[in-house]
Amino acid sequence: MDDARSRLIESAQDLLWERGYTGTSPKAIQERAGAGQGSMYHHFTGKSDLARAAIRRTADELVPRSRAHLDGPGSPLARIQAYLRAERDVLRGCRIGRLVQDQEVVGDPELRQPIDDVFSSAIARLARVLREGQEAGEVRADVDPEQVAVTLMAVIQGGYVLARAHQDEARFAAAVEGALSLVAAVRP
Amino acid sequence: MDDARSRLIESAQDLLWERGYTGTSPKAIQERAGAGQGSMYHHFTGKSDLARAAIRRTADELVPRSRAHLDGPGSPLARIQAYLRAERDVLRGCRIGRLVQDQEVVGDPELRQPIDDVFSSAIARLARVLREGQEAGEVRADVDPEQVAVTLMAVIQGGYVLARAHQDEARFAAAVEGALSLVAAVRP
DNA sequence: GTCTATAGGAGGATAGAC
DNA sequence: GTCTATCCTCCTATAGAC
Repeated sequence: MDDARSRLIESAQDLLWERGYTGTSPKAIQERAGAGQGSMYHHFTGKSDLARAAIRRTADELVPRSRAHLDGPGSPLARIQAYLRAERDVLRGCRIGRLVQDQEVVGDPELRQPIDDVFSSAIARLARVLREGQEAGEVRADVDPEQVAVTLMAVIQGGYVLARAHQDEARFAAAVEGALSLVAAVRP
Repeated sequence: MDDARSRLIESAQDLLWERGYTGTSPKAIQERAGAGQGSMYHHFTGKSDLARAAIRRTADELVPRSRAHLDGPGSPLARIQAYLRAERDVLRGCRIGRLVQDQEVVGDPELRQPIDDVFSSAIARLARVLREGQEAGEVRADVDPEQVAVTLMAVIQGGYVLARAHQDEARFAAAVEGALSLVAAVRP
């Protein structure tokens, strides 16, 4: 689709990623979309309504991505490695994680829910694969898979933060590699 | 000190924590500080100048906090546990980590530097304590302390993100406990 | 040092014509 | 569906009086 409504949503997705909710103005969205005021307020009741659509769309795009790595082929540990090492636009930050800083986003259940869903579904899948890995003897056996799944998701999100602070993707890579080294079963 | 200049900095610290750089207006800072326009523009050249002072002050307050736990008494592993489990205003987020989402902050070296320093100094101390822990047999020996130090810092920052997304401090705790379980040496 | 006045621009939205 | 006009508030800063 490349009608005005879709272009507005896409532009909102980009700008929310770049500047967050507070930093994104209706005007900027319209300009990037090549649409006018009237067009935007015809399709959406206002900024938050458009943001809802944009965040839902971004969430819908991200879930399959983690699914592709974690439910893909390969040994459990290999799938976890693939997910953590997947190519990311590290210095631009996480398009969904960055939004939880905005008061307006966290305060509006309709804006927050899709974000939480992305994390929760990835964590659930990570936990399952970790458990498989334990059964296969690839993953350290004496840890709680549910807990470690949250840890790994946090490493990714925190990796973004540290990389941006340091302005260096290597910080993200270090966080991830450190986590992977900890998850692997101890060599006998 | 409780002169206008200091009150302005304190108010800016609070608002930057709550709303980020973009979401914080000079006017709001002035109101919270009980100071007028003239006062603020007398002491600071503008918003970014005041933000620089506020961020530096916040950074100066946070560094000793990690130092207290990591350079404190106790076994290496106990110190790492103490740092990761330290009381935090989890749902309000990290007062320093939240700022790296702002384009204006990351783009201004004077704003970004103090933030990076907080992380880098904590990571360096974590690495040192991890190494001590390895020598003491408390910490898993087959991992790179420098890398794992970054991982642990990422867990903290990511823990904030996940907790805010889920609106539940337990997410932070799970991330931290998972990390601690991974760091500990495998029981023989 | 602090106050008030002033100012151009952006933010967010509504109204009615086409 | 989209355009233009209009509105009021907030943003950030400057100027000059006190």
